[in-house]
Amino acid sequence: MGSARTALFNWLYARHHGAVFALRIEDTDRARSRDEWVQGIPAILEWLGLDWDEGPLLQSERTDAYLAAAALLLDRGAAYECYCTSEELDARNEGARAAGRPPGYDGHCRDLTAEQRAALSAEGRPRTIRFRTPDEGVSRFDDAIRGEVAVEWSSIPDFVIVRSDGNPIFFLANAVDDLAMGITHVIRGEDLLDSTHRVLALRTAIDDGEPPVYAHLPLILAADRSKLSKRHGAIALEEFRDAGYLSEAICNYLALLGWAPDDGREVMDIAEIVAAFDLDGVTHAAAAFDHKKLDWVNGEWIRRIPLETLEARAQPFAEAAFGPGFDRGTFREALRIGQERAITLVSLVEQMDFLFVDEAAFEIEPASWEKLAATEGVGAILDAVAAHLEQCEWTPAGTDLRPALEALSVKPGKVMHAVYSAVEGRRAGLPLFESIVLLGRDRVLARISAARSRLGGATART
RNA sequence: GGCCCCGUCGUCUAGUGGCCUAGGACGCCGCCCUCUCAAGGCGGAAACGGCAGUUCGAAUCUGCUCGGGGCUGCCA
Repeated sequence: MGSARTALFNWLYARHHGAVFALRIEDTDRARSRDEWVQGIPAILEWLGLDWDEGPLLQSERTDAYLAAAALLLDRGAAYECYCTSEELDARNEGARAAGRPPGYDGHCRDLTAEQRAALSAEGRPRTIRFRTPDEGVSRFDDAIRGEVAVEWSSIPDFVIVRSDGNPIFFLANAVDDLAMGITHVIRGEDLLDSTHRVLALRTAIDDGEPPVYAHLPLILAADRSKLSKRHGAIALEEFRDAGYLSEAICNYLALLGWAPDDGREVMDIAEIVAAFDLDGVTHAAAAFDHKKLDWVNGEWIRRIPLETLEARAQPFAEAAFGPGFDRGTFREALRIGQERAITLVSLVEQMDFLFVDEAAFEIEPASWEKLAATEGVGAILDAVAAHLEQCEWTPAGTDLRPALEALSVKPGKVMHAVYSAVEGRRAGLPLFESIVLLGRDRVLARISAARSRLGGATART
């Protein structure tokens, strides 16, 4: 979710300014990267409707370029070879902590002579390449969202840019590719704010040109304001897609997390967002993910799209729920009467299951049945409903059951839930009169009759 | 611990010294509408973290403090 929001803001910025949106996948840690994740990124961006103009460029395929840059830095004395083992590093950090000093690389291998390096290498020690950060002075850059961010170099120890297995670290890959791709704007999460000083220093050491503009977005937090993580259930975009959220709604909601248009609009299509978007409207504080508001936005979008579009979007869900052979005409009509009330495509499709179920498999939800059975005079009510439906005109006006119930001197609103349960299987669902028309006379009467006989004969009417 | 970022209703936000007895949206509560549930309409409760200072005047500026978050990795 967080990555999607970052991608969205980059895309919005690029589209608003007529710039190029480049997709680059930073999979330099080949031990941790998995193909399915890498492939999932373009797929979900496509689903969201975020198209890219360049790439995808896979950093895992550009190792040579990064190592060449590392060699250059070594040559220039901006980086050095480090032969410390992880165990030694851990031990020294532990010691520093115990002594009340901040942990971090202590510069142990900073000034080794060629002979010393050769000796350490001959011992079979691992070799990493570290960037030599300045001993003093201040690193500063102007963040497009936060303004100037400055930090003393003395608080940033020398850091690894090439692992002992010969693979580059993302700081290096980042600096090299930003240069190679001519990146002008880097819009990313605030969790990367501190690393910007390191990437910038690397970049400058490689090529002293104009750096890109950086903009660090506020983070997205879980509802309880803790870090958004797998523990919080559905946070992957794919899960929201599969739960029946529209990409329009996701983009709309995500755009509103950490950004707001000048005029306070809430429901906006992507073109409106592109037109209104800019970095000066981005907020500074971390934002909590509000599932309820997403639900509202999604409902707004379900109501806003044309019926044909809704049909196309809901169809895969219907196929999953009802099998491939369901009646398209009935489906379309059910969508029409359900569109006004839907939250997600999944809940919308679930609501109409009584229309597509095998008659033999139709059953009434237990809690709804209990309420039906407990309704005073329910036998007479069902009988009157059946009698009405046997002879009425088969249109929503004709299947309007209110006159039949009023004739029994009962308030329709008080007892209609029983008819809902008998016909739809639950006491709350799609509007009844239109649903009855869709179901057909035989099936409706059969269901009412089944409910009637299940009640027993005690209240039977002659 | 050190460094950095941030701090307006429960949540997302508007607000850049007087237009603020702080506006909108979601959620919540109530009423209306109503064939159920929703949707819709109307109304309500609900916030400037705290303390100093600057100023005629501070949500807006400054300092301190408290709180939240991030980084501090041979992850990104």
